[in-house]
Amino acid sequence: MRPFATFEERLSDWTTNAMKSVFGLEDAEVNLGVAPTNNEKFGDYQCNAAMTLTKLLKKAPRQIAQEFVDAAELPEFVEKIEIAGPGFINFHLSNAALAEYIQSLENDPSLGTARVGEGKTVVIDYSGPNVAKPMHIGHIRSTVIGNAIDRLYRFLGYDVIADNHLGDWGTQFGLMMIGYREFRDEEALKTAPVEELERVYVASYNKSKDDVSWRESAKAELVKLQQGDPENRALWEQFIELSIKEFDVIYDRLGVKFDLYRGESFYNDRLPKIIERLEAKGLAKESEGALIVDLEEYGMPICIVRKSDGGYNYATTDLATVEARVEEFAPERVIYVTDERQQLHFKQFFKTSELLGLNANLVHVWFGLMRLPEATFSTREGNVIKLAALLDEAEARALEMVESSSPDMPEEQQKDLAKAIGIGAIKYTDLSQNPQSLVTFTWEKALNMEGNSAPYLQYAYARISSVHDKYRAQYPDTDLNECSLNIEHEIERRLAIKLSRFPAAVRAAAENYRPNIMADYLYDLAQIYSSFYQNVPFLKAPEGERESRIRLCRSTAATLKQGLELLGIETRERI
RNA sequence: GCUCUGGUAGCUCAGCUGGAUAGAGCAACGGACUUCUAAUCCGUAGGUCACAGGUUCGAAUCCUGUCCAGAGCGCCA
Repeated sequence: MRPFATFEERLSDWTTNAMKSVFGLEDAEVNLGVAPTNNEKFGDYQCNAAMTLTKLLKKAPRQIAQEFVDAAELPEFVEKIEIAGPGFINFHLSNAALAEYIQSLENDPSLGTARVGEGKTVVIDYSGPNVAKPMHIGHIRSTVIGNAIDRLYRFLGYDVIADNHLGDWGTQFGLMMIGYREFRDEEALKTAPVEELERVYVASYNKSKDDVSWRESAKAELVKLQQGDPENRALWEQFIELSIKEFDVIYDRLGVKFDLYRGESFYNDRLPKIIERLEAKGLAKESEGALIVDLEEYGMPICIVRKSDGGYNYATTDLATVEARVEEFAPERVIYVTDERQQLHFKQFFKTSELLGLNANLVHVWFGLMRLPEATFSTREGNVIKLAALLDEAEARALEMVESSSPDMPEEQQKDLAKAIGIGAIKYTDLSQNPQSLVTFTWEKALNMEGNSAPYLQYAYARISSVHDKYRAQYPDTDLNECSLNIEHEIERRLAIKLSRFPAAVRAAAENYRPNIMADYLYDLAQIYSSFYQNVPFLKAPEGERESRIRLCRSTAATLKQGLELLGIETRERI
């Protein structure tokens, strides 16, 4: 159970109520709560209400602050209150309250985080690679960011349904079918099936460019597939099976698990009905032979829901998917994680969904496209880097480091460690920056293992584990839970304050769909810990102080481990 | 042309729902391994937060315009 509300929550409640009663503000729509200070010398939390209330109360900010301080009775966890600058009200928490809070977290698996999602379902749609194409480095962001959001929401108590909306339907399958029959290499199909399928597709596509009859037969095969021709259907199913099998290898390496693999094709049967609903609502109309939804009055271009050849497209499938998800899961929200190019599409389809009355809270989380330093990469340019190759390289580089720094470690353990470090480094690179910024891929950056990187965090964790184990070996009979946790040294205080802010980091990361908030938090925490580690003794400290510090270390380890887990990054006790 | 993003230290990036002196990492320079794991720590140096206006007690953060870069804009997904 969560033992306490966080200090920020308690203090905000307190200042809000106290402000209201001191100044008789009942329904004032101003923020009267507190925020963390950005500099320790200003205390731990600050309230800026005195400045914002100047107009309303027609008094000088410092006067407001002074009146407030004079009238209010401090909560017991606040040691000191000060007025500073133009009218900031700064709060210093008492060390005793801080110590008590940290101790209470030791029995709380959620580390003080409120389970705000309890009883709510959220569908997260991410990764979504295309069948018959190998995953390349462009797929890593949706997968890794989507998975972190998935983990964050689960941690908040939401019932998460992670759905991998595979691109398993579309015009490319006509070319695939005939290409497969003509160009396939059985040997290659056995060793690297999806790569071979892609090669087949590219060959078929190239041939279609100046071969009319090839194009015609591709179209005919597609129609056969769509009409349920058993032979084409079986082939198509085989493509999907092979692809999923290979994707799963990657997902397994990345520690990503989906609850559902429902490709676009899953919703095929619903498409005609969606069109009917659109027509019944008077939303769809004919234009140049196609059926469209006119979104001009919402400032958007038209949205095609049925092509002039009678086929359906992306928007239609997405509407049907929402309809199905609402019926089956009644989600509180549906989160889509894709790259930036699809922003307009999602805006259009969200609006159409709303007009249609599908009654779903839809969120598009988009991230910047990954580029190479020279150019955008693309299959046609032939400059793609396969995801599997990236992961291999990461593990290989990590293994080199492990071998040189821990030559005595058994080989199996070295490999296991290299996997955790290599994959962690890759993930962290993506998760530690704002998803919406442009990303230029460089090996150096992707595999960074120093400074602000996953290995830095993993290293901090391993050092704590090591200290803790040494403590246990030296003092096997001491029950740490019987020893008091005291906060005395300044660095201990900084660490404790940081630990107490874990729940805020989780909430902010989840609510803003920004795992980098969590990554930032963990990096800060690890930095404070590293400084702590380097500057004060633990095992050599006098009794009492020693036990207290070990307990603080233990809490730090628990927080680091949990936080990294929320990012999908593994920890090891030894590095 | 229209729409959406971004522009912060030499490089890569945080910070952006307005708060006090703009932060990290890398690179550079100087220090710390007989001591709990140096993948670390301590320090020095590095900035017109693209530019110009505006809003306000207060702007890197909000608004407008300009410049630069990326993406999207009817039958791909």
